[in-house]
Amino acid sequence: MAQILPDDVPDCMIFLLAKVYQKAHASFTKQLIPYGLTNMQHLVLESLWYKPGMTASQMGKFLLLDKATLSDVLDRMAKSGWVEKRPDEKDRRLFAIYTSQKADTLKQDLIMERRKANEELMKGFSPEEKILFRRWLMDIINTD
Amino acid sequence: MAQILPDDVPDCMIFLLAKVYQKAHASFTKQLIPYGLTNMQHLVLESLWYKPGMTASQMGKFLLLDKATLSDVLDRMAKSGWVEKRPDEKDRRLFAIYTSQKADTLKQDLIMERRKANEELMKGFSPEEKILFRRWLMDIINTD
DNA sequence: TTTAACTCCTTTGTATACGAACAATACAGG
DNA sequence: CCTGTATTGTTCGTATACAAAGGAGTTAAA
Repeated sequence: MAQILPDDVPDCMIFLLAKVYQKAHASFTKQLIPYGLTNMQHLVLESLWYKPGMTASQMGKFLLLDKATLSDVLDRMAKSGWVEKRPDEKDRRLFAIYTSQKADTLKQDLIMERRKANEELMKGFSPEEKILFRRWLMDIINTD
Repeated sequence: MAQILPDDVPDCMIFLLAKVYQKAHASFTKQLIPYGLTNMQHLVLESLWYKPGMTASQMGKFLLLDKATLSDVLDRMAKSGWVEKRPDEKDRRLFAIYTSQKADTLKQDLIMERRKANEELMKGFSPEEKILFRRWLMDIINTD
């Protein structure tokens, strides 16, 4: 995991952001191996604990993810028993998505793993720096 | 491109970093469509203008990318005429990679597009904030 | 009420990403 | 010189990502 940038780093924020995300993603992915979950699957579970019964479309808006991406992810998660897709009785286009019991049993552990991953990632930052960094990230996302 | 985070953002830096990168990546990708290049292919070209004749292995270390990823990318770029793979005479395992004339002709334009993308992404930041933000990103990448 | 427009989810196609296994090659120690 | 080990690039398998198109279902407008 020890990524070392060359001395002459490309002067490109897009590249740096890619590498920061790459590092965070890789680290959390490894943390989740014992659970048999991917980063994305963990994200889906947390979103469902926060808002149970979302449709794929709602989840896409909540997590800013393409519906095609989510379709695959949810399909795999349904097959591997992490979520359940219940058809809506009124509108037959919709599926309400719920976490499985298997997922709920691990809820506290999985939330704790995320906390740990975040602390690890930001361990060099003071509390004030963390807040400012977080706000900057949100500013970039919400600009325009 | 107008990504709007829900009011109740998940409290997860990994998620925020993913979304910031997603936005930067999507925006630059659109900028490059007229050239018929992807973000990754643009990155490869810039790395080669900086260090011509790198092998795939060296480029992987420079850009922090898996050799399997680069193998595919370079293969596509060779087929579409952006780069050229010249076999090393001394060590037959190696290929020195060079930009094509077609790429070199567009060099100034392509570098300008990156500059524009970076300015656009960071337009809400003061010069001092840009420097600090950049340093924080590099700190995260190099920590551990 | 019938059709046009819209929405939801899936499928297809392309491009990353990366671990793991592989074949070809190079090199080091004996 | 020869064999064990390391390196390079490719291939395979899996998982994102997303645009575009398609099929089924719903709603709104005439």
